[in-house]
Amino acid sequence: MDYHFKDIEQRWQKFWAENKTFRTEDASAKPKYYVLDMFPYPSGAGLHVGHPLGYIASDIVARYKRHKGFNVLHPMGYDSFGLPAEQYAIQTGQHPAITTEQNINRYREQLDKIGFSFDWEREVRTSDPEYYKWTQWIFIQLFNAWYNPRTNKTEHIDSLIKVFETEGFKGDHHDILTGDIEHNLDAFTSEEWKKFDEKKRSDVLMNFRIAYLGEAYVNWCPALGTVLANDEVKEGVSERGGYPVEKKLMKQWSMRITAYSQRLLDGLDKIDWTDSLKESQRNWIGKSEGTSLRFKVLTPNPSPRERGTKLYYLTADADKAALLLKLAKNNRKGPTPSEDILWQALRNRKVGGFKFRRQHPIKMFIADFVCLEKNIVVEIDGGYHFTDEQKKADEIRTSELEIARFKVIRFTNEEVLNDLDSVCQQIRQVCEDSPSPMERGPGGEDIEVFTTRPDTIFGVSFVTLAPEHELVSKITTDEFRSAVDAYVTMATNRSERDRMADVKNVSGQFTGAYAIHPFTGKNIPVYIGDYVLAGYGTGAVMAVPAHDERDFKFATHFKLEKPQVITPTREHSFEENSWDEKEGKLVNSDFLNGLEVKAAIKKAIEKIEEKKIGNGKINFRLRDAVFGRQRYWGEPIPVYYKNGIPHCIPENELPLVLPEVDKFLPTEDGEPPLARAKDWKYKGEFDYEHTTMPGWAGSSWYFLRYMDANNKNEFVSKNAVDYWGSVDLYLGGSEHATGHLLYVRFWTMALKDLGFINVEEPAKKLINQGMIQGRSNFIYKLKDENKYVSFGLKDKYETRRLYIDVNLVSNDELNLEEFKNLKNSYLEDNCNAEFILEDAKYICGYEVEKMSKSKWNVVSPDKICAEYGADCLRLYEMFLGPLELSKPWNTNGITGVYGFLKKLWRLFYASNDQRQTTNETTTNDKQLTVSDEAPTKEELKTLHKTIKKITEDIDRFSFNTSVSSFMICVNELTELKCNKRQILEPLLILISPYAPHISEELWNKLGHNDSIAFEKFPEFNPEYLVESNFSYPVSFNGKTRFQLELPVSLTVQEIEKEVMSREEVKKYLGDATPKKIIIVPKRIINIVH
RNA sequence: GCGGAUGUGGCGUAAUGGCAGCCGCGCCAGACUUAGGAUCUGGUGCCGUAAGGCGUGGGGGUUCGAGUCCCUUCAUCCGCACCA
Repeated sequence: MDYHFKDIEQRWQKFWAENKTFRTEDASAKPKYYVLDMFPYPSGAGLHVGHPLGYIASDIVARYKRHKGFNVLHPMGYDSFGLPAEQYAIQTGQHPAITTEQNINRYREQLDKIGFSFDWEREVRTSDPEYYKWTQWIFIQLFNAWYNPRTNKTEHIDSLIKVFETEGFKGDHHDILTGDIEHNLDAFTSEEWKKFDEKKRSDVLMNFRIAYLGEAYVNWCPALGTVLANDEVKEGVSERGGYPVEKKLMKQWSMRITAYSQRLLDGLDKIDWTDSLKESQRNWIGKSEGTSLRFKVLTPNPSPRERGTKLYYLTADADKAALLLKLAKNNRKGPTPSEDILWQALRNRKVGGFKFRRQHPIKMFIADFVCLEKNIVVEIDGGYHFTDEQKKADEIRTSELEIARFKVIRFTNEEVLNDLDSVCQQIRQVCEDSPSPMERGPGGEDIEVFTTRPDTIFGVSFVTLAPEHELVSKITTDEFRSAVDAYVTMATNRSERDRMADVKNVSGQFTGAYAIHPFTGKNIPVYIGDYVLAGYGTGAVMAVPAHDERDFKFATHFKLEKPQVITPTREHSFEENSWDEKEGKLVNSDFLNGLEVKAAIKKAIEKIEEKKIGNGKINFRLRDAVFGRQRYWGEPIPVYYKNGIPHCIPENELPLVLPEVDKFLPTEDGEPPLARAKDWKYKGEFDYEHTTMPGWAGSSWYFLRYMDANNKNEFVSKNAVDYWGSVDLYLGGSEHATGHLLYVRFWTMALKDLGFINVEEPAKKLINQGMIQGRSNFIYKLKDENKYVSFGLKDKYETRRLYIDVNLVSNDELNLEEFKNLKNSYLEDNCNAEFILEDAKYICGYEVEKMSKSKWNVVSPDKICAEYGADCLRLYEMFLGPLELSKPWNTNGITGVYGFLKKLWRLFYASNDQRQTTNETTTNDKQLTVSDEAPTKEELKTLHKTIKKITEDIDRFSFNTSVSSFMICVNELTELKCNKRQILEPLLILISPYAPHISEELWNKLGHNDSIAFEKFPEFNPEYLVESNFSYPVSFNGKTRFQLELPVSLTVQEIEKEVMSREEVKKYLGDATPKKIIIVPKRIINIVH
């Protein structure tokens, strides 16, 4: 009887479904084991062979654990909200719910064919109102929660209100309560809080809620018409679709994941995830320790000479300078008497030490006298200045000059002529009076920077702000306003991708403002530059060009100073590079001189804190997660607005069902699609929130729902979560490292703090399965002929390379019949094609690429199941190599696995001439040739060797080596002509996690009427592996020369004696005497000479 | 630039510091015969007729002994990236 996998597999799949074999008990005395796959997004393309890789591995573990006596939770469901279904809906008008349903059905069909032991009664779909009801419920809990840094826990917002009622809020950005909220919030007392109206209270609390509405720069993707979270943007374009993304300031629902930064980081040490994944998360969270430091800004700005601008006296508008100068020179030749008198006084320093110029061009004017040092203009008004017209012109002139930071003092001819001393005295007074309104001096603005290198503080030569920094518009001087505006516009409007592509080019703009160095008191220029990111730290840096590469480039570009403050420990040229290393001694640094970098950092922080200009501070790269999407196909956010204040809808009114819309597009005024829903208002009156939740909302808690999937009253019952706890083994792709896997940890922590569950981390162990890449095949068409040449001969001809559907190719050999019979082919006239063959075969070329429809390299698991069966697919996917390794899909080796299954089958159905006939009476199949005889020692050894190996393999998730071991085992048993029930039964249990259908079938044929799925896993007995002899490899200086069989009972001394007596040893040793003899019992003998 | 992973026959891969290449594909030779994408047997790292030598990306080290541990370097893939 032959192995007919088709019947067998259908029969058992039906059996499992009908008998609910894999239904999971809610409560059980058995220990629990929770093995979870990252659930799929049901795309229209269906499953390809890459998808099941992880599912097969997890299914093996699930089945194995059942054999080991565990109550196993192994569920499956669908992440069924998402962009592709909606994009498809926009194109075709089909409701995403319909296409999603169709896709799910197709997935289910495909999954069923592979024989997974999922408990389908626990299936979840994130787009099902029964499911998203609870996603919305969680949102409400997070809206009503804040992170209390004092208790380091998520708490109900009431506890914050209580704090406000009793303590008020101190308003400092560093107030522990804020958890570093992004915008400064003004202080208020408890009395003030009590007097706040509802709107004000709501606004204040918004700064603390875990789910909050806030204004922030977000990743806006115009093509998709929605914002995206940071992890949904890859290399400056959207992950889905690859569309450009730009920064945009928007009011958005967000999740305060940043409050959990430290906990998310610490938790990584307690979970068994791969290093690369943990590293990715650490990277993404991006903790850096340093200090904040405030620089005061000079207000409004210093004189040109103070700035060090060389041509500071050229104050005229550039385009008018030449003309004005000519006029001015002319004017100087013919001064009025009063002008001349005053000029003589000024040039002879009758006004103190202040230097004046006469007839000096400023902007578009010529001032009578000007003191550039003090930005003071002195004008003498002649008689004609008294007309109304002239008065008005003077006012404009004055205000223009004031805008250019000049103070204008006017005297009349008479005053100058009659009382020169008094005029001089007045001028002198104005010059001396400081600060005059037009003079610079320390002002109110502070630029707060974050630095990890406070030791380099004396190397600061400028400060750079992000173009989006809120101070930019406040401190920019008029002189630079238009340039700064232009730069800010350029920087904010350009797409992320352009910005990233442009990293090498330095760009920036001087603001005209200066900051005061907190230690030296020097004035240092303030620039803006897009190398400073608005989203990181404070959006401002103190630039230390000598010791920071980016600052170095910037300083080089703008010809700024690069004061060196650290002596490099190696040869280093400050002409070419900065010295960024945290090594060396401090120089030119006042109180830090002579210290090593590490000590200097400590000392600098001490000084900074002492001067109260900053604090030691920890900064995280992690940003709050944008939670609203301007899209249709997602969970509605359960919020409505009353008087502009957001309110959550009452929990008992959930779910807030996704309304119907006429089109899945934004409205004409740019509102999200939900704004199209007719009469969709809370209580018919209040607008609902129109954005929907992102894809990660539903997936951030689904592992909890599986524990209690059909609970109508709670998102998960306390009992269920107490029993199942966290996931014991979580399998999925590494692409979720910084998205899903961070969010699910965040929600789990929040839900735990709020008392709903008792687990801190969702998954104890996590494995990333590798990607299965496509393996494209190519054929080579001759130029201008309907003729194809085989791969090996193609270089002799002029050819064009074409993709060929890999389903027509086997072991790189093209099936010519199928090729010719191909209908609707993209190849012209393929039925009449001719071929140039090698060895009577047409061999195709190949290349490893991503699996994709357009490359004709997609292999669906259905095809493999139809051709070789599900068991073969399962075994083969495991056989390909280590689970976590990426590899191209290649069916070249599948026949070997298929051969193994047939060989296994033949152990039970050997033809009579090869085996003795069965003496069985209890089988379900008379043709079975299985015997009840006691097994031989050899047979037992083979079996137990395999038990040992398989157990070890599954425990370390090394499934590929298991398959080899099965092959070895079956080969050996075939060799031994073994047909003993006592060997074959345990073998079936061993194999059943990997190849469940054939195992069930043969198990049944052996006379068992129950499923094999819960049979006890065979116990390894080391006694069967004990050997009396061991064949020692004898090596000389580490080189193996011959084998020597010795009883294992010998002691080391006896072995040595035995070895040295051998002829072979003399042969290899020659005249040399052994210096040392290494003997490791049951391992090796090594003679050193 | 930073971080992670991986480099072993023609290919996928295997090897608690102890005989490198298990198992499978492919290939070679043979058997069987319903001539085939079936099954079975034997062989197959490289050089060499052989004895023997050489071999785990390269170089160095630790060790009686290294694919495995350490240092260094190169290559490929993946992730992050002007993160102050």
